[in-house]
Amino acid sequence: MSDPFHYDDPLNDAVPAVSPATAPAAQRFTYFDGLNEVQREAVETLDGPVLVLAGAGTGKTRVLTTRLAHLLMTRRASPFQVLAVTFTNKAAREMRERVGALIGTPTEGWWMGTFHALAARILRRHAELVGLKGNFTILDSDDQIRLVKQLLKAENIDDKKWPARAVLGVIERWKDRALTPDKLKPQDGGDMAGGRVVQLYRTYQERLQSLNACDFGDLLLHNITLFQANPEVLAEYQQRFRYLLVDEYQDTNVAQYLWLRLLAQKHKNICCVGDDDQSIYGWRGAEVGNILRFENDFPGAKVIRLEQNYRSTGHILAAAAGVISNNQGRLGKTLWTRSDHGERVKVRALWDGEEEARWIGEEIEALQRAKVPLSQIAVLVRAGFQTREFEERFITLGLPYRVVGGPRFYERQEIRDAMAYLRIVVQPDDDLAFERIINVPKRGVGPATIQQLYQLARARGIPLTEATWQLVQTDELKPKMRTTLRNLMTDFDRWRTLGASTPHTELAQMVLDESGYTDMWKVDKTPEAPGRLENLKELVAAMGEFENLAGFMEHVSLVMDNAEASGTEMVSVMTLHGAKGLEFDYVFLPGWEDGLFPSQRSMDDTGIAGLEEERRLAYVGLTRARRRAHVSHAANRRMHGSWVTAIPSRFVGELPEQHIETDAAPGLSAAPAPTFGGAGGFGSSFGGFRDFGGGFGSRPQRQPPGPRTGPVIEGSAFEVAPRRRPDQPLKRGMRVFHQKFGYGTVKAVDGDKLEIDFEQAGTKKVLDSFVVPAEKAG
DNA sequence: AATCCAACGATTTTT
DNA sequence: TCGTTGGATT
Repeated sequence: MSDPFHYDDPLNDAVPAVSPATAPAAQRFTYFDGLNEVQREAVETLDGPVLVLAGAGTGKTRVLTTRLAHLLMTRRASPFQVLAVTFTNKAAREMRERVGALIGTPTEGWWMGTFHALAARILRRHAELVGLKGNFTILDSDDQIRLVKQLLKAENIDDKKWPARAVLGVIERWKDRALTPDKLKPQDGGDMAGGRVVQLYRTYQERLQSLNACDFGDLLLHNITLFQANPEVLAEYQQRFRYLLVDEYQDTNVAQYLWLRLLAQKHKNICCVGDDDQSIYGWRGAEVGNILRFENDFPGAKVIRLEQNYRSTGHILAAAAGVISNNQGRLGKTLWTRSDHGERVKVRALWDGEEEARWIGEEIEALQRAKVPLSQIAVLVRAGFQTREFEERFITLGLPYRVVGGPRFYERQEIRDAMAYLRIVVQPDDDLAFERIINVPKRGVGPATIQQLYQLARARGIPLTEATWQLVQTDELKPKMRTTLRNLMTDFDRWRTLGASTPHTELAQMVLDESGYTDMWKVDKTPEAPGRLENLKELVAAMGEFENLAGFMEHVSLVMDNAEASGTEMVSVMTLHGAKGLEFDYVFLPGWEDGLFPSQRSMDDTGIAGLEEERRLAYVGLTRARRRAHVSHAANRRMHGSWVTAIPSRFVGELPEQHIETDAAPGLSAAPAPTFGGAGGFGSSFGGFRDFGGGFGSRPQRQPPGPRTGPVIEGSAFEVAPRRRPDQPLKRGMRVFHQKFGYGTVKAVDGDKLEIDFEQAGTKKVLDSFVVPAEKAG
């Protein structure tokens, strides 16, 4: 099998990847057109350390890609001598596409990608030097949890009191900070897991080693170890990477920072782009300190501030600036714009979450009537559970919407199962994969049998596959079980042998079919089963894009993400975190209530730092909007089943008065939110929410509206948006589409209620306004 | 070994 | 409120 990770680029290549013909002197710098002075400076300052502080909407991506193009066009470096790092695959893909378009050459084999993908590429070449084999497995989060659970059990630690998730979290944060077990003192784990977390961390690493596996943190960590222990390897890469380009620098963790610093040491041409005000990933190890300290870390660094905003109106920028100015320790930037003031940021008080969803639905319908494309509208929430309210409302209205950021393709159960089968074929020692599928589909192999296999594997220090082979030779197992396992092992052997001569897509299909995995879902009657089969088909199809199984598996562990949106116009509903880097004409920011946003948990966990990160989140949210932003807060909210009263978020009070327009639903006052006296003004005991005995689940009643001055039609504010009338009456036998349940056939009509046989979801009773005739669903 | 119910608990998420 | 998880049941 050829090594998919080896690229034929000579180490000292002076080979220009860009032919001179594509860059004649006369039109050489056309890509500078339309850049402003500062952007141009950021593009042209090629040598030495550079920090580009790029505020929201200041053309960051453009600068980054143009800079890279410029670097290549001026022949400062060949594409193989530039390391361009991003945080997400999406950003990497975008950079690749845009640079490719600017230069007009293919970008294969260039060192352009995520930290993890690039680190994996390096590590595969030198795996032996850190005690791994070049074909090491990259674990997914399920594997990690399973492993930690095993360790807890082995150590006799109560996994109720110390959940595997939490323990793993601690280990990962250590890894983020490049702390290997030997750098920790036993007491560094506090009393967690009975004070034995450091020990657990050590055994966790030992287990990974023996499994020939890595978790995501290890990719970086092993690189650092590799470089530190093997100066000649480090020197090779230092020599190679004449220029480094880093995106979203405010999101880097300590390990990533160390990695960059090691690589940049020789040529010192490192350009980091980021925005300290948009650092929102501290909770998963990102160190804002990295960006704040840049000038110290890289002496002689040039700092360039991109402050001209091309995205939002003046009012929106001023409102965002007002909020973020409450944070301490910023590098400081002032965004300005040439565009109009535009409309003020709308702030609306509502009675409860339901009313909030109803109101936002109405506003969106108004925009829709004004011919605003739905793709230009977004609802940005603090936490995932908030999307539900909007989903329900939008379904009622028949408003096309899309919840961005659900489970990713490769995280789905069926994909992980399928991958586990393939992992065992490729690498029989992969115990975690083995455990995952040994009884999937059900083969009657229960905990007792697995325990037996485990004991043997442990005692002899062999992988589970080997232990299984040995055990089926004996009479230890019941005959039935013995046959089952022997057949399975023979199958794996056969697939492995065939792998040499069979195209990998065919092999994969064979594995899935012959193992009974495909049948398992065919027989399954739950509504999601057909979808899962579809996904499996997609998985096999996606494989075709790769030369071999190994290349594909690397792709799945590191790269594979959500299929892009279909072309239909939809409102986007997503978390504030998910919205970073995106922009919309109209943005709705619901749930600005203390305790929800800023989240109580953030503040409890990390105090002022947590509050400031929440504030940056508010800043990110506001600056997503091009034309108009709506902030809203409800007086009552249902949380975990009980009703609580809420007070407006302190961030509402931080919005500068002259840039907002407040408004309240009838029966509520639009009184300004309380101010909290600066950044630190919260008490730890302060909760924002008051639970009023939600135990009996009664919904708080709105106060009767106060005296009115004009004629008011009672209840008009509560009027549910008019139901969309079906354009044609729905009749029995008609094929219809429902946004949540999919396609189905009308079985019975009872007034506005329909009984529908859904193809996937079974028979349901729904209201007629929730469905459309199938041919109209597009 | 598989299925069924009660108890629990509940941000943000990429790779 | 709702989904997940682990213990009890068959």
